[in-house]
Amino acid sequence: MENQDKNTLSEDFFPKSYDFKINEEKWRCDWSEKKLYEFNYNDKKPTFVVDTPPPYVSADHLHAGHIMSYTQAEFIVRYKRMRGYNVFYPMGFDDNGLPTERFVEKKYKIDKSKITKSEFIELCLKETEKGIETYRNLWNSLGISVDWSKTYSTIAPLPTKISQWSILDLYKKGLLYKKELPILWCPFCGTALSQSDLETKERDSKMNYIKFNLSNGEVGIIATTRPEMLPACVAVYFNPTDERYQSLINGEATVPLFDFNVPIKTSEAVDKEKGTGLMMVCTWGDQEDLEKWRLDNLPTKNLITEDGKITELGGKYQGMNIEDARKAIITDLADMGILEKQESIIQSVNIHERCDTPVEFVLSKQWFIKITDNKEKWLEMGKKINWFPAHMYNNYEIWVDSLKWDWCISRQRYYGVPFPFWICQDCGEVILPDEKDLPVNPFEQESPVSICPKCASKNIEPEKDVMDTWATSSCTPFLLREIVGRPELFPVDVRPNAHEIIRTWDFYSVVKSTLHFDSIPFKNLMISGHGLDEQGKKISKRLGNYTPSDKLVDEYGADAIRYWATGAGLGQNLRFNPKEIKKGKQISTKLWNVARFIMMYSQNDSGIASKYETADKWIVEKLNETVEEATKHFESYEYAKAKMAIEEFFMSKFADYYVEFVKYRLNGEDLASKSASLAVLKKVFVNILKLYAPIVPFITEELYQYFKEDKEEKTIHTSKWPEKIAFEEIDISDFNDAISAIDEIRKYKSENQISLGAEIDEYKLNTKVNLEKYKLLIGKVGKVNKFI
RNA sequence: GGGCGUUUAGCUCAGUUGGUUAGAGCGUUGCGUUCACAUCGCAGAGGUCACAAGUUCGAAUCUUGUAACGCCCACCA
Repeated sequence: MENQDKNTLSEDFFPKSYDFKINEEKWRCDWSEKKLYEFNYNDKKPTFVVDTPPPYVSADHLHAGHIMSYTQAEFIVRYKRMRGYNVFYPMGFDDNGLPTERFVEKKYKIDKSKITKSEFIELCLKETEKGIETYRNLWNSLGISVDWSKTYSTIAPLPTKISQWSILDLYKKGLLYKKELPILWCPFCGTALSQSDLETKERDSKMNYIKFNLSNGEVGIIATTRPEMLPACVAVYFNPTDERYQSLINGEATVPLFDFNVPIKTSEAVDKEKGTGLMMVCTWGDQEDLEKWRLDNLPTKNLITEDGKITELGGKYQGMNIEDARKAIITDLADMGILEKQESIIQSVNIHERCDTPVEFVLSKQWFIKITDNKEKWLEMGKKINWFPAHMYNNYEIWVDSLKWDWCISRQRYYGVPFPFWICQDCGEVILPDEKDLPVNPFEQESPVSICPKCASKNIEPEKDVMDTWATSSCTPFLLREIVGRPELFPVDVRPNAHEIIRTWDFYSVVKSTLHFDSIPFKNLMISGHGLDEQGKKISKRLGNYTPSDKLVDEYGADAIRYWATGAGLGQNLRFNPKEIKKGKQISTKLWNVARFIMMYSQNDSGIASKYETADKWIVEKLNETVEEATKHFESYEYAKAKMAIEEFFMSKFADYYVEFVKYRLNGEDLASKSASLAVLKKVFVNILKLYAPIVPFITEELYQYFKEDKEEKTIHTSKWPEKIAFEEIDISDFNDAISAIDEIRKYKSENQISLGAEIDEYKLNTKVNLEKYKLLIGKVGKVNKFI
């Protein structure tokens, strides 16, 4: 009976299997009660500030990709916390601006003409609340160690104040200006856009060859994909070296269908080989039109309204939308014999990323931040940041090089941070609030002055535009310190985000921190890849190729999913793979069973640990190597490599070998040796738990309670990160020979269909090994009675 | 058109500064369950390291070129 007691654990003390649902919930509550992740104001430890992306609350479609990128960053946060940093890890929500509006419009199928501004804003606020709740629940269930007491949303008073302060500061520094320019415009959303709001999309289109009557009496053919722009034609160009058209110098062309004359000009930029060598310039069909218009002071013809309709300039086509006008004009040109021919082409067009509508250029007065004059500075600042992985800097550099326009930050929308300005309607004077009065809402508050200081007009109105979403979110690096009132927490330590927002969030953050403080916004930038579906396609709401996150957590548990997220190196895309998630559960099970094994024998440990052996020294050495390696990898944000090192040690060295190596001692009569092996088992295992804790925080916390050395310690997650363990001097230089010998015996048994548990009377080893030294170990582990 | 990344076992991926017979997991095949673990253990089979040329005593690793895939940018008269 006594023997049986020894190897039995009561179900109450240590259950036979680990129930992730019960335990994960238990620890979630416990961590929350202990306020484990709250920023500690009084702590003298070095700080570690994480500027995590404030997601759009419109994400009612959270999937494995979101889980992946946030957990990957969180591995590092947990590691840093165990390294003793006073971590500040607040979560924000980007709840203002176009993304939220678009989400609400789609969800409620809103007709913008039939809803008041305040009703609309109310709906946005409501969805914002819901979205925050969804995220919060998911992040909590995943064990993301965010300090929820410091949550911010970009439209709340403090972030609004910081955003408005930023605008005010830039204005005072002369870096913010308002100007009427042909600007990137979304006719569907009815707002100005910036370059970073664009995506390119390929579509089938037609190249139309149109006959123009020329002043030399000939007929010229001009190729265009946009014949609807004809009424806005302001000039025709050819290359000055193009011999075909020399007689047209200083001539004129007659625009067909609309029958007006435009000057013919020359430009080196015209490619003789393209189309017919004749190019029409309209205001404004594309980038080239804009260039010519700017360089040659061409007149402006406004053809497109802010909601994407043809203006009165279009004559009979007035009021049509762009696509319809194009079709109608092509039909009319063909009917009149003016259309020489049509060719099918694949055209790539710039579309607005939020609604896929092709963008137009519309003349409009907008607010801009100066960025195009300063490219060298942006590159210089970008280089000061540590990029993980380093090659992601290339994306940043290419983006900076490609900048064409200053950053347009005003949006003709409702739900966003208002500009802190009032405008004199008579002279255009911009009236600023006092900084100490921020935040202000010019729609609800009176202008600080009732009479324009410049022209004495009383006609003062609030600036009606709101800020672009990136104009507010780019302030987070200097917003975070305001949340805790700690000015020194800038620049922040790490910003983790996916690569598609390098050109927006990251770039604009660099711009703002540079312009305000001549500082980088963050010291380290950790760029994650995308979540892919099982076929390797990007997970997206549109494709619907994902399982909702909450279902994943429910089915597999947080630890298992977090484990899956370690599967791709930094910046690499990661395929969703249920098998990999199951692997995560396997690791949990293995940790649990090893723990059970150790606890069983620990129940009647004599405590007189001495008689350490070679195997003990060996496993401690291997642990030390693993600690060093895992630490190195975590330091460089290589959680995937850290995991591999930890797993190799735990599975292959500890569970497969060491545990087997000590069984005979645990079951033997030598209490000192038994106790020694138990001490090593526990010591090594508690360190394994710590190494795994950043990745699988729940199971490690549960098991830590059994194995922690300091019984006062509340949680593994603020316990000390493993360090090298000093151990007795034992010569183990030939230990690998012993392992090889054991492998040989295992293989022999397997090949001869002998149970591994079966004893062999005699065996002749082929492996060269110091049998004098290792006979006991090899014999006991291999269950061989005698070596011959 | 320019840039970056990827290409290693049926699948998903490791492979450090070039160095013996290229590794893991999954899958597959065989064997094995009273004695921590069947959500298991052990063993085996399986690779011209995308292709070509070069450097070298030696190349998955370095150089050059080619191809496929992915992403970013530009061009789109």
